[in-house]
Amino acid sequence: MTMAWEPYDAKRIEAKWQARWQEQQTNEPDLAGARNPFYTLMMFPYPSAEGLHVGNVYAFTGADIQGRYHRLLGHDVFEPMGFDAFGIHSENYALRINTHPMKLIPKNVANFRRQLRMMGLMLDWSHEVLTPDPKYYKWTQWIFIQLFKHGLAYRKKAPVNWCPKCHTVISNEQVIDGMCERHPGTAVERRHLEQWFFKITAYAQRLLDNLDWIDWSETTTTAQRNWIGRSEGADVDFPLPGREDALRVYTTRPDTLFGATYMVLAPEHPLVAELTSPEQREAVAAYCAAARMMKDADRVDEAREKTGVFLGAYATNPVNDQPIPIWISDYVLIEYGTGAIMAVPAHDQRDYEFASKFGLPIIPVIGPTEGDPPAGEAYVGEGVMINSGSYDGMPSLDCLRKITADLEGRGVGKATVQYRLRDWCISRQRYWGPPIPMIHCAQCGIVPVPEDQLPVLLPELEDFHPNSPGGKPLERYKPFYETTCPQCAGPAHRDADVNDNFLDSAWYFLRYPSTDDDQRPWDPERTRKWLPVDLYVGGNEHAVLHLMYTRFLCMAFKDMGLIDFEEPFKKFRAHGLLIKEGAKMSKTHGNVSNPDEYVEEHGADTLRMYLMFLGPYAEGGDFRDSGIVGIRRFLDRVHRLYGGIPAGGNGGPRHGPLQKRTAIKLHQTIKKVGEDIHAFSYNTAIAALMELLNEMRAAPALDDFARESFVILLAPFAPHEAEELWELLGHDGTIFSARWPDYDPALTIKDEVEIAIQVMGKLRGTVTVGRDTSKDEVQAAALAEESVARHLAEKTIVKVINVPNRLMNFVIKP
RNA sequence: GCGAGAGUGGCGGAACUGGUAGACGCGCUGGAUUUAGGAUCCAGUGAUGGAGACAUCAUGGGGGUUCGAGUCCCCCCUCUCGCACCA
Repeated sequence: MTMAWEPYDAKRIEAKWQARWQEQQTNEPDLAGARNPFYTLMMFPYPSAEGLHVGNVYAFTGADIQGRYHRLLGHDVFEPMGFDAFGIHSENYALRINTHPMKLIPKNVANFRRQLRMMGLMLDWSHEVLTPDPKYYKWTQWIFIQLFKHGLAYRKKAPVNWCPKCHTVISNEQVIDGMCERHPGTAVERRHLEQWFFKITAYAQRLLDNLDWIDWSETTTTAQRNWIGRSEGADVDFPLPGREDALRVYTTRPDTLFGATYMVLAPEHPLVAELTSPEQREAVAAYCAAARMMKDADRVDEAREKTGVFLGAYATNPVNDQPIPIWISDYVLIEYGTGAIMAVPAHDQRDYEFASKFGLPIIPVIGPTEGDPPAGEAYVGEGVMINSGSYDGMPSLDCLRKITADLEGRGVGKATVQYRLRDWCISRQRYWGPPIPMIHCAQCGIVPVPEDQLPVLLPELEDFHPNSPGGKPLERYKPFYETTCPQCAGPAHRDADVNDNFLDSAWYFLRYPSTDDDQRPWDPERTRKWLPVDLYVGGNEHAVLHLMYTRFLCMAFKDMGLIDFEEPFKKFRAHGLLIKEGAKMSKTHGNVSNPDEYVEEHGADTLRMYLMFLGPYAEGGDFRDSGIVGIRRFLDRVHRLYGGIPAGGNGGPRHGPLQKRTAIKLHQTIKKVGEDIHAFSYNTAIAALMELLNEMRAAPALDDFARESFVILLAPFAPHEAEELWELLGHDGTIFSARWPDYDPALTIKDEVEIAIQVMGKLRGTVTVGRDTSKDEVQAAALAEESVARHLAEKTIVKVINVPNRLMNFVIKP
């Protein structure tokens, strides 16, 4: 031994190893020369003024364990970190404390770096990414231009979600129950603005299809499937008497076509004005105006009673030539399908409510196969066709296809697929983000900024308040706003919007390996070597936002020939949420804990292990202070064991060959910890380490393999202490150059097994026999047990169930 | 309403393809050691009855399948998360 043992002092040990890792660049793989690359990614944080909280530490530690484990398996692990410091979070905070965000960032980032180092994460700080750095957002803007050039960025005037507190447009995903995600209690308004959109809908089917093969948490892929919301149905044309054109609707239930008793258009539907009869004009105009002004929150409230107005016009049902009245109502959405529906009140609950209120006919066209249709509501199930002309008597499921085919044959309908997914609104009428790199010219229209002029620098404005007089922040600042057209050199102005913060974070993982390259967003060779990301770990709150946008961009890049893969993350695992005091740990609940105090008291290794011990990583855990001492005691005991300090009365294990039972426990644990890490089952892996420690402490002797293996198994969880003990065992250099121990399968099974003996399914005793003892011998041993024999006395044994090496059950009768 | 997940001791949580429910840890109880300790070590700890060995009851509730159910099936209740008039 080269080093004297001292009592466990987390502070000393952790400072020592953090300094050594930094000095020796232990965590910086050779990106160009690595032979066995493994890219571990964790969702980079927004560097808030409050600093890292325990929830972040939970997320990062779970990812770090994977990185460290893979390193011990022999991979070159790249585990980078960065900061997502653009966006409304930062801007609103800056406004609140009246300080420019640019001034806040260095301090906040420095604090985050300090805390991340403190937690002993295996981060490679030589490849940090900072989204508001012009060296980074230059390429964010470049990406915007590439999408524009490939027809994937376009402008449209659209009803958008406007948060009066954020003073900007927010995405559908950021609207929660009609309220702003960031301002609970603030209703989102509907405004109509010219906005930039990315055509994510063009990739809807591919985004859906790939979910079948990517190795992601099922909770996440399910959320994405629901969000994409593919539905199969038919477009059907309803002729409009006296007009050339027809009213097109989308329906998933062509089998109910004979039951369509009225039509409903969205108030925004373009045909509304043309179809309205003179008598109804006033009422219709009033209804449309009201709908237009209405907040989404109200419009979307399902509990609200249905409203609507008759247009005074009729369409013709293409299957039976019946005239059916056309109404408008805000329960029909202009954004989905064709913005018009055929209403079948007998078989759709919404239509049923509407028809009941306005006295419209309700005609059942499908009868349930058995029983009666429910009274007072729509029957939405399948059944047998009725009131449907020649289709009567057929199963409704068959008619779904048949009626569509018949309509198709007559040229009045066709099978179609709809998606719920909407295009991604990119524009933000704010300050703190990358300016959208577009120029508006009266002569040439919209012209992208030439790529050699990137980045379009965000000017350092004193007044960046979103709603000061004179327009948007960037519009008010004329030296920025006023420019010349790159094509005609005439006067022009810059786009005064900045991009959505989700664009900044949609490609950061591509940048990490190439942060030293100023010529390209990513170095093709490095990218080929390191991407796609091997493992991404993050919260499911990003299941449909960040993770969908990232996948979309990746597909677009692949199609542009910029990269050669279309899914960014081979494996994604969602972690659970930390609960504290009965609520999820978050700033809104005011129950966040700062890791600093726990590290100060117990050390980072203890906090890391404690967080991982709380429960299954995918399900989160209940964070409370009371249990942390258990882990602290565990690490103390580990440390004492390696110092040769007696554990209780036995004087401590000496150096020597293992007893069989200790060897078995050791090999079982090597097997289990590896398997558990693979399954992200950290809590049970730690429990197994505790069991092994208890066994080793009680053992009379331990050999080198046992001592070294235990430290290596501990290393992913408590890296500082593992390094310290590794050194104490006489090794030079980092333990992370060591290899995960192999277990001997023969030593994972015991020679003797305890067999449960049941009588009629109730446990009456146990017998210990050699492994693979025959049924007869087990039975003999069981019958010899007094506690078993007593229950069998004077009974007839009907049957004996034998589960080898586990259990024997006697079935008896009196 | 739809989708996903979950209900197990005082607490956090274990339990492989159905096979000894409660691993591991916290807390608690008793003991050892100590000047003392909230340090360390040992033992015990699901509930009820019993001095006791033992018995009975126990995995949200109710049925069922099975030699055997926390695990499978049906019905119901509760909680968490996500989506929310998507035709």
